Amino acid sequence: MSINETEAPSADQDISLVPNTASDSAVHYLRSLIFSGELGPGDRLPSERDLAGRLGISRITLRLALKSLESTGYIVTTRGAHGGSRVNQFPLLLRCWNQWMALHRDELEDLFEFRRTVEGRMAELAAQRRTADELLDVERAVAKERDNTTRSVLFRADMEIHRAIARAAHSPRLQQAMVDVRAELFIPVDQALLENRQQEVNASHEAILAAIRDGDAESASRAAKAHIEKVRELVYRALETS
Amino acid sequence: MSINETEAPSADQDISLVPNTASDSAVHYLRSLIFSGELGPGDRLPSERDLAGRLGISRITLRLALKSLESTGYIVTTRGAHGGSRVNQFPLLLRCWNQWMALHRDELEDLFEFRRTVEGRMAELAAQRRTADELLDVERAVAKERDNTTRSVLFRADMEIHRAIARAAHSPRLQQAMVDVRAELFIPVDQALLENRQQEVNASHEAILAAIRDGDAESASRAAKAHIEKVRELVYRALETS
DNA sequence: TCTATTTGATATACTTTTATACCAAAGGTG
DNA sequence: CACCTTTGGTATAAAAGTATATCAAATAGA
Repeated sequence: MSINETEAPSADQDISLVPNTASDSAVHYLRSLIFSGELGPGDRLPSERDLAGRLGISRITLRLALKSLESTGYIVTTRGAHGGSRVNQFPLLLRCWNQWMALHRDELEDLFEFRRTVEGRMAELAAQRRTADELLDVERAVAKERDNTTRSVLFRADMEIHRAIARAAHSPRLQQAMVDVRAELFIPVDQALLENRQQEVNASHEAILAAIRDGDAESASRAAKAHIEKVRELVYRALETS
Repeated sequence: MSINETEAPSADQDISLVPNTASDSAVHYLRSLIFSGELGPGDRLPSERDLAGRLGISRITLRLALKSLESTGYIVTTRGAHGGSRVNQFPLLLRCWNQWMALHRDELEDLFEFRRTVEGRMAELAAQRRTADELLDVERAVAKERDNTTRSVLFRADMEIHRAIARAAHSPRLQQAMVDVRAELFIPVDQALLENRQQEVNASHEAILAAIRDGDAESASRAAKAHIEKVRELVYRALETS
């Protein structure tokens, strides 16, 4: 035989090959919408029939996912003409977050490493590539955060800021990477868990915004990384005291 | 009702919710092993029973995956005592690559953007964190590339270099991101498609190695990004002339 | 040739997903 | 109130995917 004999799959370890069932994927996707802020507390999901159609799965499969999300505490679902599934309010969402963190505490450092890399780079790209419209979106989101103090609004504003930056970066893959990692890190924690530090967080955002406005890629990157670093400290402090 | 009425799932667009069957996941995983160089041309895969066990799927499911890979041209499988599935040689692999690229040409720019970000950062981290052993792995891989000229060896050496760097970076998530993106970009193209540029590519690798050896994070990052940029140019040139 | 190994093929049972239809509840409107 | 629309809840049957086990066929080597 002319081909060489090298055995390749290095070790004898097992490989986890994401056992994604369709309903598990739906759970993961919907949770990412919630944890990333795309869906805020109180938001109403589309009707089961509608959502199933959009996700390309059957209504029954979607119901399995919704049931799982409901029993975990992410959403509550009611019947009737104006019923449907809605994202739970903060107390319950925070419980979900704590539960999630308990399972991922050992990955925290690496998660932050990844965020620092991805979001730093996106801020850099946003500074270079943002259009006038995209800059306006970032400004609007930061203004929203600056002017408001209710947790719910801050939750949403924080996410809008980072999503606006992601859009301005014009890099689908980095954006997706951010969404994925944020689905596991539940970023709004900075406001939700530590409200008294809100001003500090807002200052970080203002710095990033300023750099993006000026087209200063270098300092946008630096500001974004500093922001992640601050969030990281806050998260660890929150975990220590709980 | 006390909760607000905001509808959230923004547009009326459909969402693709990765329809991952287990066998599709296996195809994706095995292809990533091949395209990332973990499995080189001629390498023998573990037996079906063994591999199925490692992947945590049944043999039938794995066979569906292998059948798909075989008919696409990635592997060839033979029966008998020393049979099994083996990764195809270059001509066929290159055909697979071309086919793949045809489907992803519009994502190329973004893929390179992502690689620049991830691999630049990993080189930076590797320079800061590498142990003596890990540095040795990088050196060995670069030496292998320097001393050899057969395509098969170069293919493997290129991948070993980048995998060694990834390990030295101590960031599982960045490493995974690299593996994922490389599964779609088939990096060894720089040697396989443009053998006459090999020296140039090797010089890039030497530069990265030197920076990592010196613990110079800043220039490691710069060298890695320059390397990606070079590969990017080569890939585009290869695509134009084909 | 005999033996060990590995893929090829098949049968059976179980799980997940889909499809279709209909029922029940809530809320608004005349 | 009666009625209608919207929406979740349920039932039933079918299809697809997966797991497990067993046997046949091919190949290499002693």
